[in-house]
Amino acid sequence: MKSYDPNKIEAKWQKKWLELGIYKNYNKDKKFYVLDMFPYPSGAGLHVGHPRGYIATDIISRYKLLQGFSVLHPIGWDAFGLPAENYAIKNKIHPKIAVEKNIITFKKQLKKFGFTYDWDKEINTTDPEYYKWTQWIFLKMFEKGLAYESNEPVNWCPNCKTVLANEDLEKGLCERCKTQVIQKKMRQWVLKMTNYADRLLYDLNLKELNWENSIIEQQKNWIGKSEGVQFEIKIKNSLEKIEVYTTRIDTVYGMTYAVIAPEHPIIEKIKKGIKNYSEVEKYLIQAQKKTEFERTELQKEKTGIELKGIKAINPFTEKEIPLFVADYVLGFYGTGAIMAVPSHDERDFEFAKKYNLPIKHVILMENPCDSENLVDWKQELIDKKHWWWKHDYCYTKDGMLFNSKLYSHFSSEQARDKITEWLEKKGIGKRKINYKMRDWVFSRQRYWGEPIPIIHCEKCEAVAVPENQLPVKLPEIKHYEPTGTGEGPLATIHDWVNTKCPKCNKPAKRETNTMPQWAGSSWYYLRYIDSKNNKSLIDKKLEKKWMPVDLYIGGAEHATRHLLYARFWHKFLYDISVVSTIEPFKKFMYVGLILAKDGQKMSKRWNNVINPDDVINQFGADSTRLYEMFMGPFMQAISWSVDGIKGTRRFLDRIWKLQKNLIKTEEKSTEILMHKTIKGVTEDIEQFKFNTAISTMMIFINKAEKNGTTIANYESLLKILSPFAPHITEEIWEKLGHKKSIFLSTWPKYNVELIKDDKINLVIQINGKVRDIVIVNADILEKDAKKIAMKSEKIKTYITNKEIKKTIFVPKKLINIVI
RNA sequence: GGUCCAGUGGCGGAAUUGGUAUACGCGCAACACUUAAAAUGUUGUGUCCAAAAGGCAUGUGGGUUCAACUCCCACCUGGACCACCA
Repeated sequence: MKSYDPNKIEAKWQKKWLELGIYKNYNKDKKFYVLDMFPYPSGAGLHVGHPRGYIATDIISRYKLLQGFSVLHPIGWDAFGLPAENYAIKNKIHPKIAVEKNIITFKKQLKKFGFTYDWDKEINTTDPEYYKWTQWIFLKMFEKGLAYESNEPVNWCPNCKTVLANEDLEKGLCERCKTQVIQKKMRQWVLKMTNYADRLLYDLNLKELNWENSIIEQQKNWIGKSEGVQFEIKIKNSLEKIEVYTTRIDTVYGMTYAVIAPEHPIIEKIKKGIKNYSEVEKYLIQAQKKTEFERTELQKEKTGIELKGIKAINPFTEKEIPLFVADYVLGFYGTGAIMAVPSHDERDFEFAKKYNLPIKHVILMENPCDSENLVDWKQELIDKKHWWWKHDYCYTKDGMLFNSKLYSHFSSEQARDKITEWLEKKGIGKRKINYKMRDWVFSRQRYWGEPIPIIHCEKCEAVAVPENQLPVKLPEIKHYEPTGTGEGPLATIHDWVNTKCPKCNKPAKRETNTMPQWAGSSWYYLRYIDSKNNKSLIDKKLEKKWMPVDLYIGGAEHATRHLLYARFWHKFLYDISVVSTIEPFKKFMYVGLILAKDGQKMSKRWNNVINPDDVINQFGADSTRLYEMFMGPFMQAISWSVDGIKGTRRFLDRIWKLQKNLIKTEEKSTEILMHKTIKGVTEDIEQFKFNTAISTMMIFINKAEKNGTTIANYESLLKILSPFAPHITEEIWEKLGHKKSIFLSTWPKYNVELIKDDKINLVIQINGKVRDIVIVNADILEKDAKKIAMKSEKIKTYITNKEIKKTIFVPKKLINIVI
């Protein structure tokens, strides 16, 4: 027998599988759609971390295939966007050429793993035939009023020279280049994602949605629903009023001042009444210059300025309170104005301390109604039990109201209801729901993206490009560097920009901004299903057949961006009847990062990148696949180690050698172990516990190597190993005389009767400590177990002359004697 | 600062409706094979003790229990996400 030579057999089977197309049986009764987050073909190529998720989906694909499913397992390229463009600029290659080159590298690398991808379904977001439909979705949104032009201040990255969405920021820095982002008023396209906020939140609770909890929590936090009250505060001697938003209306009697954001429009209206306007103006200019990062830096002291000569009226007490402008109030959230309650809000507290503003307590830490001295409540009890209330102390939790006129004695919860009712009755306030999530800023002033299919006409304003003119192709261009003017580089191509208005036929200009990187990936899972369709986005029958995606695997870092955007688009497509499911991804699993040996992220910068090609050349694809799954729990980040992979290679060597150790009749225990192994591996795959699935098979080979095993068991072993190590198992399968691929066979079943243990190790404990272990029948009764325990020599030494208080018997497990 | 998750041998890790802690792999040591090495195989490998018997060990300190890696409380350390969202 020749020794195991992975390089030879892997190339052979990769070629054969492609020729035979064994994965492409799409007509079975049961379907399974398994999806990888498609890669971004960067210039660096793949490192060993990328394939971890792909290996898992490949294991699931082959496993489902063996269980008789039609499996859709596609791959494609998410190739628009800043990294590709920056790489191209740096290396002075056109992004299109760079992307094409990178895709070739990526493909070559991926193919070495022997994945089940159906390459006929390959897609590329930069292909006009693909982005035609990305543009089409945008136009549908435009048609429904969900895509609109806005002039609000937006995040501008001075380095990338483009606007960014909220989701593209990392602590106020540009997620790509870590430059501080500034706020800039610019015309831009925005998608009304907030219209879907409630559904995006609510549907996360669907039973059918089987997502990792931490991802669901992250999305919920990002959407950030808060239920509160919005009410108006009058300005003294003026018809103007400001609307404030609060979730703690129960603390309203503690309001000692009010604050508006620097960008609040009322400042302009009451300008004349502000006595210190020149100083206020200075502050406004200063605040505007601050980056969002500085503004939200928590450690930074709060700043603000009082609008002298202006007084606000607390509608509850009718008392005058000062009004401040301060940039700790955010213009974009709620109403851009707040009631300030320093006694029960930490930010207001900090501000009040700095500017010496009164602090009035209205919430008690605990409910004195619970105490017996209900009658004596009021001052005495407060003084005694709640010494803090006169002092500088900020209590932010719910409690019981006092100092709140007729609402005193109420709990925070009751008070919120009652006070809101009062506001509603008076017509000066109402319940209001706010979200942290903002609308999606959708235009980029860059070249390498889908052109936004809009034509600007002086008379007709923004007009949709007619559907039959899609795609609006991205024109060839000499200089694709960003301009920094707010227009995209496309603005320089006059032939392209100047066109006619589709409505009135007069001269008009094309939109020169492009779509963000996340556009193409927001619906790509649909295109795989019907990748060649040029009449519609997707055929209805095919959509019904394959959707939803049964399993989606990718990085956890996409929890609040890609996954949110894709769900948003999917719900829109549902509303316009393009898709039939309300959620796109039934199950989502995230894959843990593979770190370099030093515990850092793999990056060219640290010079610690491991290229999978090298690993495969040395150990083979099967060993590499096996090791990436064996190294630790799937969702956990883990460091790469060369030593570990030696172990999985040895394991495959032993699988190979077992061919010559096949026997006619084997010990019963080997057969039983085989069935236990099948059970273990099946259950572990279902639960994504690939590491223990592999160790289960290792346990079997340890025994089979010693005692020998039958060909029937060996074939079962090959089958359950085949999703993990497809090449070696296929090769041995062929050597054993099979004419058809192992992946056209069926997943082995285990015999439930056989794996029932009739003998067990009964643990005998004294006071919970293991003192002896005896082999007994599995169905042993308590009284018999006790007898056996008492007979044990080891136990005797412990119980002689001791009183036995009680014994605890756990069937099939142990007996514990308490003395 | 908030939320969530984690902490087990020399290393990666296994075990949770509470019931034999350290499976499996790596590494290490001894032996076999070899002129030798690599590869392979066999045996051993938590810690204390020369060994046995036994004691002690799942970040730290408490608690619940016949029994705690698993549940509860407090703390320490590390990671992820969010971060003035009223």
